[in-house]
Amino acid sequence: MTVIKKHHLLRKDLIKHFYYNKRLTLTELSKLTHKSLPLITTTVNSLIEDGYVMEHELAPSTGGRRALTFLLNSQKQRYVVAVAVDQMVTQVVIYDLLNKVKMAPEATELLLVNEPVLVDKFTAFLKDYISRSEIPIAQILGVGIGMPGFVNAEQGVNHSFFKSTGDVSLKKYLTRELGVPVFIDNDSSVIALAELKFGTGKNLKDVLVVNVGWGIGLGMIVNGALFRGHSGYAGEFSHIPLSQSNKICSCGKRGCLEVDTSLVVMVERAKAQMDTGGSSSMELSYTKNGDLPVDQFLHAAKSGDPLAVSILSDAAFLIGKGMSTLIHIMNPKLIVLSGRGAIAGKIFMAPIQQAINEFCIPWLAEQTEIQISTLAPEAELLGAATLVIENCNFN
Amino acid sequence: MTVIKKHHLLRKDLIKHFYYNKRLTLTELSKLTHKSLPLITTTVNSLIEDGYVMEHELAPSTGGRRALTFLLNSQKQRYVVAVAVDQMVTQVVIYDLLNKVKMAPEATELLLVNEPVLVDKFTAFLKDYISRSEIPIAQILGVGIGMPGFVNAEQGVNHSFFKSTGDVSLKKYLTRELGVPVFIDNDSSVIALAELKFGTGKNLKDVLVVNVGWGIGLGMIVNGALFRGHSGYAGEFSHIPLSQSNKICSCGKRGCLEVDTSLVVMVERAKAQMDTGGSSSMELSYTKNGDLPVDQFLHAAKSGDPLAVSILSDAAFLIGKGMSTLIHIMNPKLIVLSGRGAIAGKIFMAPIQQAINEFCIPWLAEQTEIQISTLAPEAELLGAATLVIENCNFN
DNA sequence: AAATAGTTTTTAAAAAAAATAGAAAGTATT
DNA sequence: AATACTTTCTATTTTTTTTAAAAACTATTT
Repeated sequence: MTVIKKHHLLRKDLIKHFYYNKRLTLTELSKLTHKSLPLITTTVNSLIEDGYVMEHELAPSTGGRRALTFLLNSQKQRYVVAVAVDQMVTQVVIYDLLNKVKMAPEATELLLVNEPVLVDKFTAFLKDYISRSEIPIAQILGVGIGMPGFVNAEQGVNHSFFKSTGDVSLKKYLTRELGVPVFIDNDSSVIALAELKFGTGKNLKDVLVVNVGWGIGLGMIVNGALFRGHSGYAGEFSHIPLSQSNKICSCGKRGCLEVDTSLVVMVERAKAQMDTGGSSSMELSYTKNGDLPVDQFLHAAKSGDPLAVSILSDAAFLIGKGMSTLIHIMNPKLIVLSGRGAIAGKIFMAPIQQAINEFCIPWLAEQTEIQISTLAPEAELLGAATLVIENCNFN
Repeated sequence: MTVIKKHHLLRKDLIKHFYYNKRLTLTELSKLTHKSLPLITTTVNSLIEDGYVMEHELAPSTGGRRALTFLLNSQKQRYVVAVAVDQMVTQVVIYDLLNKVKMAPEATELLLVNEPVLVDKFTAFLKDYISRSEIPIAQILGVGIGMPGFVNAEQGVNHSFFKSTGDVSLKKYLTRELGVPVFIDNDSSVIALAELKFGTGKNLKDVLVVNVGWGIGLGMIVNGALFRGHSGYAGEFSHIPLSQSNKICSCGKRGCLEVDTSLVVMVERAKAQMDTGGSSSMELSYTKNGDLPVDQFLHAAKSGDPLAVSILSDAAFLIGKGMSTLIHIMNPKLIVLSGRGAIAGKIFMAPIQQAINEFCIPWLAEQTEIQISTLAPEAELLGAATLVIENCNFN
């Protein structure tokens, strides 16, 4: 039987604040949690007793008595397993509570197709990784997983992939198999969480995170928290009717943003143009390997390869058109461009800005900032870890 | 100097709950406010002492001891002035706390153009109406105003109209002139508030309200509260790039929803088609008066006039396309079609549904209900009154 | 360089609110 | 009619917040 400690909720809250802010004073914690100082004091003391928190040093002077700072105690060995799934590759890493890498990240090729073996392969990969880490199960707070598809985080199901778990939800199935609490969410939501807690969106209330990857995703932060809509599927950005193109999308409709802006499409186009004689710095590697990895395409664009830049600019313009819609409807403080595509960085900015100039009411456009993620390659793993911190019970 | 009573915030909260729910028991209030029963008991008693609340009767049995119900005391004469401004006409009414009409509604023609006299005329109209009501100023809790334009409710300014109030905000200016607290907000937001508190959206968390009027507006309810975006201008639905039409919108862009779906455009089209020989039940009145009032057009559509129905259906289809975008991004529980246009009722439904079938991922479309407002003609006035209740200080 | 005024944190005491337990009032069943 | 069961209402205890006071530190002035 699990014993629930006194002030259990507040304890969780305090640990979270330490996780996001590193070092904090009692006064800061009181303000962050909207709880009184005496209560904070006793609760922090109980956390110190349990080894979760330790006294650190005096805060720099602000004119009066210097406050004591506290931080999470790395001696208390607690870890989170973070998993980032995409259409082709699944990555995993183990962090400690200070977000230091405890076990080096590993990846496996795992094509997201709906066959029963997918779940088995996925589970086996995680089981093996965790067991090789040699971390005692009791020290693992949970496994956080970001994955594409229609994910309902609360119910713990993915309506698009990993469906073959019998009559239990994916979350329950994995929790049982791995022996640790598992939390799943949509990849874009998880990335948005990372941007909110550690990235450009830190401490902001209304932030939208556009995830450029195999598809185009959207993670929404509304009133300072992840927004999922009434049944959990908000942010289905990639299938809004926008493009004039006549190509049919995988969803069966025409005009979807995804058809013209996902990385898959961009790479396809780059290959097609090289096939028909377009010259590019990517040519050599392409003809040699017969394939063109996404990262190579993105780096080519970043270093100014005209072919890659042109393809990426076209996509970026459409993304900008989509962002215009978002700006009109949501009036966000900030839109962050994140996900794998963000590696190409600034190349995106000019065409996006151009589209916004064309499609946005200037008055509204002024109210929203657009930025490229600084977290980008790591964002999904970081967000997956955050998912655990947000939901696990510290013991 | 104003004396602030003990439990001032809780008292306000309780009065609001009574306003929205008519009769309530102590237990219900405790649950609604997340406050303890003893605290609720003493606070309700203080409200009874002040004459705001009265004991009513025993609630119907639920198996145990029957609870006492309480409700607002109509003896305590407190009133709200509700104002609904649109592009051409401004309406005003005075309600009591039970939303009974205290002074019959009146309207005046007031074209929204930006000239200094507009504010003067508007102020004079309200002053005159209020003074003729012969209600003592102290009994008026406030004036709530819903108006088109880029309204920042917090700052109390409208960036589109009523700008000539010198260096004070419109809200402050009117408060000073009328001698009672004034609260302003965007018309669509105010309608959404009405739908949330009294209409189809009652007790729901994620509701979008599409306001079909001179333009197309959007009021958003997110997490059970009005959502305004980070700087107050969320829901600028009518200027998202959607339509293929090449007509230039008043905002200077092409493809705006508003260009093809506002009531102005619909009426214009009806007139044009009659001019070129289209037959319609509206013909007689049109040729006689040389003009076609909106309401007549809407009623013609409602009663099946083919010309009106056809024009309205075309607009409704585009509105449905816009709603598809909203469904993808927001995943709302409910979309309410409200505003003046809602008078035409069911005529909208079929084309909207058709557009949703065409542009929405079926899986997502299933999660959102679409309904026609039942409050429609009164929604804006009711919402304007609600604005006062939400923000005023009961004294 | 010591004294003092001004900050801010921390601890202690008082006040307020919530949680708990018990009494009262009603319903349904035997 | 009596008993068992619900639910509301009231009183008591516990928890939490508010307020006040003390402690720790900085900066300025004499």
